[in-house]
This record gives sequence, structure tokens and C-alpha cells, in this order.
Amino acid sequence: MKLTKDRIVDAGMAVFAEVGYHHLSMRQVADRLDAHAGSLYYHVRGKDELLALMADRVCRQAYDAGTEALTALPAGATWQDRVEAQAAALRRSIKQHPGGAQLLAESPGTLSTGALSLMERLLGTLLDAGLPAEHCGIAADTLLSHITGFVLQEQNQPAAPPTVTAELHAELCERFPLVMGDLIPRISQDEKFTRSLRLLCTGFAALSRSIPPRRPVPRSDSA
Amino acid sequence: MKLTKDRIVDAGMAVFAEVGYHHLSMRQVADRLDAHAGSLYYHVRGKDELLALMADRVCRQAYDAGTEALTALPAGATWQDRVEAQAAALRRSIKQHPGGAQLLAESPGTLSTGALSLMERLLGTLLDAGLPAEHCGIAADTLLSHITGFVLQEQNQPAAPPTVTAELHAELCERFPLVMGDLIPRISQDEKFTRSLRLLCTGFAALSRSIPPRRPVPRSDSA
DNA sequence: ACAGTTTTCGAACGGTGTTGGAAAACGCTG
DNA sequence: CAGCGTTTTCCAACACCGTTCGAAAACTGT
Repeated sequence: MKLTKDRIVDAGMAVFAEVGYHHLSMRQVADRLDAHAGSLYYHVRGKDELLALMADRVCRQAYDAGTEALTALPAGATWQDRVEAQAAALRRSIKQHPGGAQLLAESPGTLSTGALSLMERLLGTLLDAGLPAEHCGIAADTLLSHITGFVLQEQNQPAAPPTVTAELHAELCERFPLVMGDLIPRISQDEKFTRSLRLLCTGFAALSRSIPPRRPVPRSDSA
Repeated sequence: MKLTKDRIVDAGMAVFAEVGYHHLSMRQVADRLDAHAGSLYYHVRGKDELLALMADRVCRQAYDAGTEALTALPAGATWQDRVEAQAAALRRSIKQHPGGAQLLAESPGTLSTGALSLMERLLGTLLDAGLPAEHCGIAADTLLSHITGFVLQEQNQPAAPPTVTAELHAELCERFPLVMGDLIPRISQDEKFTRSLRLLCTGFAALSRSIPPRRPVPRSDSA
């Protein structure tokens, strides 16, 4: 069948899902299309463009998943629920592909229409929530870069928990008592994610009611 | 001179600073040491380990820069100031190397002692600030992954602003009115960063006073 | 000076992204 | 159908990559 930009991106996504970000090669993509590697370069400027197109596709999938999640929301949903739904959908869409976070991380964030769609809708929700307009940009940006960072760290966690010897564990507990304490590993990644989201939303809510205080008032004071 | 793990990491950082993350090769690192590529493998298991060591070094630099920034703080500094100082130091340290964010992003986040040091100190500041212990882990994690995500997006912004034709610009404005509006590009990256930090700190502060409300009260209500 | 170990070399293997000219496939006009 | 121009594909080649391995070199202690 004829070779097309879209078909190349399709094959790229398929190979990507199988071998991950690092081991994706033009030759494998070409193989999956019963074509030769050089032929791809007639339709695509290089590997970079292919990766960018794939990143855009992930963003589109995330966008669609987000609309679905939003429509499934009950009528009385708050704006926090709407933010959470979009964020969760984005996270799921990224996690669907191994190394998907790297994909979004490497390609310049804001110039694909997919990424712009995500940003646009998020801005809409925040504006509807009553956030002052001059803070919405930072808020949405913070949210998106946080999600990227979160999934990045989440996907790079090695599957096998590193085998720590007893003495190494002891040394770690001595040097990093807080980290090794009972603060960290009690909850699942999902829980961690939704909690971090609520954290951000709380910050947003505080913005919506006042100019952000340069430092919090020590006691109740004038507005 | 003799070859050493440390010297290899040194050379790696130097090459890294010149050519960036993607174009760093074992051969270039070896060249800078007047050695041959194969020789590196006697001291280092592979490129992955080298990258991990380099990431650890960046974390150490960030840690040291953070202590310096903390001691330079005035006596009456709030915990927000302390968090901001550490975050800013980390961001500066990452930005010092082109593609430094990728470096931290690819290597599994929490198992280098450098990264643990950062986490440990941050946890300490949050605990001292009076955050409930069960939330400190998520808070610190959120903060760190946010910083990574932020610098990642910041470093991948193409230096040359993409030349948009007039008609393309018009189409973008129509499809993404909010993004293209005056919400976004008014402020510098530094300003954006500190604002996003204050956002997170505001969320932290809200956590410190109550169990996080599952949804904010629509009007003044019972606690 | 010798034996043993540690460290370095240097060539090689299989793989990568990318290029450019030859070759094929296609669409169109006569 | 023949011919022609364009679009698309092939394929060999280039330079480079990470990594391996046996041999050579350098260093150590006796």
C-alpha cells in the first residue's frame, strides 16, 4: 500500500508500543510497513519530525480521552473534578505507551496542535472556575508540566525493586532518615497522583480569591 | 593519567555541556581523556551507568547550591522562602547543562544518593514548616517532579521562535483563542517558575491546617 | 628479574540515522 | 498504446554509535 505520513506515524506508534522509546528505529518502522528505511525520508524530514508527530498523536488521544472522561462526569461536578478528570486522562494516555513521557518530554512542548488542544481546554476549565485571568496561564502550565514530570518519574521506576543489602539499607536509613521513614511508600502511584492534583487545585483555589500574598499572613489581617 | 570513575564522569559532564544530551557518545568522552572507547568499560558498566552517575553529580551540585542559597537567607525567612530557595537552586543547577533535565528525567529518579539528599532536605523543611507528616512525602515528590517537568519544558523550547505565517496565526487564534490570548506569554520564565512555586506552597499551607477537603465548600460552611 | 594482576588498547560486530543516485510506479497527454 | 514528467521507492553506502573480547601493555609485590 502507499506510504503516507499518517501510516508512518501509525507504524511508529505500533513499534513504539512494543520496544519503547529508546529502541525505536527508523528501520523497524519501515519494516512494519514492508518498506525500506530510506523511503521514510521522502515523507518525513527525519526521526525528530516523526517523534514530534507521534507526540502530537499522543496528545490527541489524551484530548479525546479527556472529553470522554468529562462527559461521563456527573452533573454536579466541581471544577476540581473537571481538572482531575482531564489530568487523569492525560496521565493514562501517556502511560499507555512505554516511555510515552519521554516522547512528550523531548519534543518541544507547545507547538503541536494536540498539546495546544489540551492547554486550551484546561485554560477554559480554569477560567470557568473563576480563576483570575492573569493566573490561569501559570496554573495550566504548572499543571501540565507537573503531569509530565510525574509520569516521567513513574515510568522510569525500575520494575525490579533494587536489591538492597542489609548494611546498605542501614546506611541509607542513617543518612536519609526522613526519606527512609514511613512518609513515602505507603500509598500507590494512583493515590499519589490524585493527591498531588488536589494539592495543586488547592493552590488554584487560593489564587481565585486574592492576589497571591507574597508571604502568608501570620494571623488574620487586612485583605 | 590514570583512568578513574570520577575522571570519566568529569569528562562526561564536560562533553555533555558542549554537545548536549542526545549527542553525547562514549567515544567523545574517551577522546577527551586521551583514551579509547573500550577502556571506559573497565570502569563503567555501560552508557547507562555513566548517565546515572552524571545525573547524581548534577543532584549533588544542586544540593550544594541549595545549602549555599539557604545559608544566604535572612534570619526571618519563612518556610516558603526556604522551599523557594532550594527549588531555585535545583532549577539553576539543571539549567546549567544543556539537556540537563533529560539527564535527570531518564535516570530512575530515586536511587542516587544525590537525589536522596535533595529529597531528604526538602522533607526536613516541610516537616519543620508544620506540614502533617502523612502529606510531606506527596508534597516533596510533587515539588521535585514539578521542577523536573518545568525545566524540561523550558529547555526544549526552541531557541528560534517558530516563524508563523499570518494565516497560520489567524487559524491558531481561531482554534485556540485562550492560548493565543493575553494569558500566556506576558512574563518571563523566571517569573513563571516562582509563581508556580508559590502556587504549590499555597497548596502545602492549606494542607497544614486541615484534612484536605474532598471538595471546597461552595459557601461559608461548617469546618 | 620474574610472575601475577590491573589496566589499556585496537579491532571487530551489529546496529543506528541519513543521504543520493538509480530504478520503478504513476498520471497524463497525444 | 507510446511517451513523458513527476512522484515515490529502492538500495547501496557513509559515518557514527554502544559494546565485546583477546592481546598487549603497565604496574605491583617478591
